[in-house]
Amino acid sequence: MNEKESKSPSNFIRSIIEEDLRTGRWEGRVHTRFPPEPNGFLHIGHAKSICLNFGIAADYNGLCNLRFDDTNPLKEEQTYIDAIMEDVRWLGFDWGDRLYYASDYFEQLYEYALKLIRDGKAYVDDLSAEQIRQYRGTLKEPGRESPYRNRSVEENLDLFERMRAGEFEEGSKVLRARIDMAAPNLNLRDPVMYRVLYATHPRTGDRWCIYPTYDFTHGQSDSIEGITHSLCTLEFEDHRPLYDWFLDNLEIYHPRQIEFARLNLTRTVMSKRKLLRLVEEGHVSGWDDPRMPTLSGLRRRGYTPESIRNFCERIGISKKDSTVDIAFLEHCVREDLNRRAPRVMAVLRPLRVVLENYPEDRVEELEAVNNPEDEAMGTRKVPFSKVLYIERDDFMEEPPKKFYRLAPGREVRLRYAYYVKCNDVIKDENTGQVVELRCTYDPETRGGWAPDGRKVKATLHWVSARHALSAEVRLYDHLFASDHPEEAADGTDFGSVLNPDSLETLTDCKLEPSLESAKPGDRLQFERLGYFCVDPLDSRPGRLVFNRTVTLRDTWAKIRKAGKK
RNA sequence: UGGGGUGUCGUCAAGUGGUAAGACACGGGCCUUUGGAGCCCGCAUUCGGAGGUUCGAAUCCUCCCACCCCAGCCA
Repeated sequence: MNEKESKSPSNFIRSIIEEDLRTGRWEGRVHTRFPPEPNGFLHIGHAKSICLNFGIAADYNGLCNLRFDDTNPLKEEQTYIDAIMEDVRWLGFDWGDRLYYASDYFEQLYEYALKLIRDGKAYVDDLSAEQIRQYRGTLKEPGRESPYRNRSVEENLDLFERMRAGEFEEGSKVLRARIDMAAPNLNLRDPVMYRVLYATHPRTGDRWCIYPTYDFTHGQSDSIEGITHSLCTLEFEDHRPLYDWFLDNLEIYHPRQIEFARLNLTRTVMSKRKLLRLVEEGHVSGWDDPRMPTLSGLRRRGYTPESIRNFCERIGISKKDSTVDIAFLEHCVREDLNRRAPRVMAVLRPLRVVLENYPEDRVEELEAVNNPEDEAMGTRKVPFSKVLYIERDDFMEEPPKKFYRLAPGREVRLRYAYYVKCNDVIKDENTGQVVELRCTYDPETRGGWAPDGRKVKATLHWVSARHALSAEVRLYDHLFASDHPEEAADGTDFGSVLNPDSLETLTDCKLEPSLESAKPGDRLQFERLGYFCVDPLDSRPGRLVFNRTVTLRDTWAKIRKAGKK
């Protein structure tokens, strides 16, 4: 346990649990749950909660349930249920045989409601939604009691049973808890427990036409499952008195609700409503667009589950509203991929290079290291020949001070190959664009070392033209240009805050031939460029498509940017 | 005086009366066949503010200030 403790940073929830363990509050048990509503896809904010709940269960020898909070058939769908399970599994967590649905408890919940009615603690109200709102009062003024508040137990029982039987129209009646219309906490002003909804539920079909609200469902579901610590986000803090009230008045097992701050990330939005809008308004290709902060989007982008878990572990848990710099998430994938991703050479924006002194038909197989961080990953052979492609960005006709790549008259190293020197620049007659470089290579420098000890300032990646594979590469960047789009996007059009360059598609990229066998989902480092993965959906043999997960740290880009200021 | 929360480095975040961890970001250096990776150094005399208690306070008390959440038959 000590190792695990040092791995998971201390936080106030763990302190509470350790205190509970010390005092024997739950007979030494720790039992959590992850309770998503199946009305959308999981995002990195959910990952924080998943890692918290499953992580705590694992560290304290406890259990964590997966429970769908499916009490609103108007918004919930089976496709979301399926996607959520896939995402939780992909993240690396296992709920064993403890897959539950709040809808499994509908009958029990109904019984609970009956008890409250019998005890005079719940009543059927005929007020309309609009009237209930008016009767609720305001933040500063108390509410008024409904004229139906004092119906007899018998009448309430009869009405509630008939609500279930489908005798009343949608919206015509609700079941309410009889608490206190003058409570300063609005949640206690006779909250609605049941509403009439003639909707088909993804799991219970048309068996029910009354559905319990979140407040009347969540705590009791926790209770039924024997949850010890019910972890949720800050906005439910005001609901805790109600959570406690139902459990106390039902006189059933009473878990402890603890609230923590949800995750916000710079340059992205996290609310399901806004994510849905991005999808519906076509700003992205879907919930799994690689620019989305959804788990399916991050997966398609090439993020590893390990890096996301590590990120969630390291951002910590607190009650403070906070926004984590997305650079930290990116740091976490780089760190992981640096150790695991095989290196490979790919030229994204090809510039033709002809080695004038290299024999026409000669081909050499040069040895390249697969991962300098892991010798066990071995080496491979890369073909080299007279005509090559290098990156357009690696050549400048008039290089500025700190640019030390290729330029006229300059010598650089081609990785794992030879030193080459640029003699001539060939341009398009009409456009003036550089179309080809005429270079010479030094046969003495095979492998990249000069026997005379002569040094070279840059090493470039390259691909042999004759052997090159063509591919499409999608360069992804932050979806939003602003650090805090959540605020900017409120009420306005996304247009003003979206990053117009969040996706750049390159269709004529050149790859070394070893990539022939790349499989969907494979993650690689394109040397000097970044980490890329084979798109799981669009890539096919002979028509490869890669997604850029994240760039490498780019010192040159930083120098360039600083120079422009 | 509606109620409930939160305020420690640019951003996260430890710290629970004994004299401010760590990470990211940023800046500088070393090293380098990825301007990658790695390594080293720097980066809060101060904890929203003001008082007070104490030998000693980010931690306790008082007052103040700022920000977030709540008036769905959403969760």
